[in-house]
Amino acid sequence: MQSPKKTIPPSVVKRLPKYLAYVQSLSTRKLEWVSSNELADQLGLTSSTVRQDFSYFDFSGISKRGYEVQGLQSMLTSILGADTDWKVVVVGAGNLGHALALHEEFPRRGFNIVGIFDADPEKQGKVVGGLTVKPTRELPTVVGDLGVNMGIVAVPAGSAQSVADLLVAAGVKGLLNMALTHIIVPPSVSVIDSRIIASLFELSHSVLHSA
Amino acid sequence: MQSPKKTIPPSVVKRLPKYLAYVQSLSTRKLEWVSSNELADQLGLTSSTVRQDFSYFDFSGISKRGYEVQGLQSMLTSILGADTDWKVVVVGAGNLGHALALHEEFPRRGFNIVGIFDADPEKQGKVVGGLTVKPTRELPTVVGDLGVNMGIVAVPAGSAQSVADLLVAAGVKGLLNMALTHIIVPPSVSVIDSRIIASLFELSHSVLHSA
DNA sequence: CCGCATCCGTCAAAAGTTTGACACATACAC
DNA sequence: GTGTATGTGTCAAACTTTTGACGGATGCGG
Repeated sequence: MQSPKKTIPPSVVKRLPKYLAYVQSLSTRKLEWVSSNELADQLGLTSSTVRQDFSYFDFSGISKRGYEVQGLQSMLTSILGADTDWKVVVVGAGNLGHALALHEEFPRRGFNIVGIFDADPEKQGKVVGGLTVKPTRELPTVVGDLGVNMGIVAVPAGSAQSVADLLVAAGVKGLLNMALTHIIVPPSVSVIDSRIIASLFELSHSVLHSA
Repeated sequence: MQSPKKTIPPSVVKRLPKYLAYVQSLSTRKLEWVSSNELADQLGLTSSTVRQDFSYFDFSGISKRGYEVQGLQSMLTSILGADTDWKVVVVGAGNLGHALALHEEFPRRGFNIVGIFDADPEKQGKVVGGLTVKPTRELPTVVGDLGVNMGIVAVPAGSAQSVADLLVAAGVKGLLNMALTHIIVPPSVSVIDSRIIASLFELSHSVLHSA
């Protein structure tokens, strides 16, 4: 076991949610042990990668058995912050924002949508799964009052940066950017990009240039 | 200029959609030239990365001017297959599938949603943006008749693999996987994962372990 | 209790990705 | 023209990520 408190490299962090999801499914099926080999097969990795990944955190497997499912699950949960109750707002009540606000999986995983906003007066006042779409102007108040940690930017590219600025000014610490634009934030704030269109382009490239 | 016909590395392909989006915005603003420096600033990269990336395809800039916007745009468009008219089906008519089927940006970018399916009889028959939700059983026929190229898997993790199998058997060449499970396909088929939940976990990790 | 097969932890090599440096080219001012 | 500022293309070094190999632990069958 090497130094356990090293920071986990990005490439590894990206895989942790996959591990967590699979381990949770094992847990539901009441399985107690899992090997690096099984994980590798199921997640499309090599067992070497799995073991290497796990070496970054303070959790050991046992020869001839593998990793204890419960322990692994809580390790991953705590590293990812999946045991935290996050308060999230969605900005943009178009199709996508709408769907996100309704998505049952979010609250189930600890991401509670506590507000949805849109600049378009047409959309304001509409009720989406228990929440009323509010004007973007009210965002700072809501974020401040409820102690919101994260914002999901689901607006067209043109308004993404200004929405991001607004969220940051209001005190949000993480942004999920669904717009096809790069957004700039101070170093104390994290941004992750999640763009379906970009993935589709990647896919179309891959379909064109493959076997 | 090095060998232009080399295959483009994955890390580069992931950036191409960003370049394309930015270049399109320049194009709309009638700008004719763009430098690697501007691209780097706007997209959060280094100019070196930009130039290196562009060296993979057969397109040169000009000293003191930069890259010609129109030419760059068509280069990127053709590499990504953004000039192709793709036929796409969505499987899963939950919140997410629903939103995807309605999303105007897809057809605008060449990804035409030509069908939406769900196994749940409750959802079948409902009309979503001009399309009727059909039973998953009818998928093969539709894919065959319309010549569908891609499928978006927007079902719960438990059914993702079987849906993937169905799509592959029907002849689809690319899958966009929104489920938090790894799906296995023959090598002739491409899969790209796009999981909002995974991105949220990445974000929560990053919020917890940063400045 | 011994041998054997399995599976972990670690390390170092290999492969892939990003960055910095610099030669060379072009536009523009004078 | 000539000099200067700005920008490209390329290469090699630095860094990151993945892979393969191997020693050592553990459980199991006889």
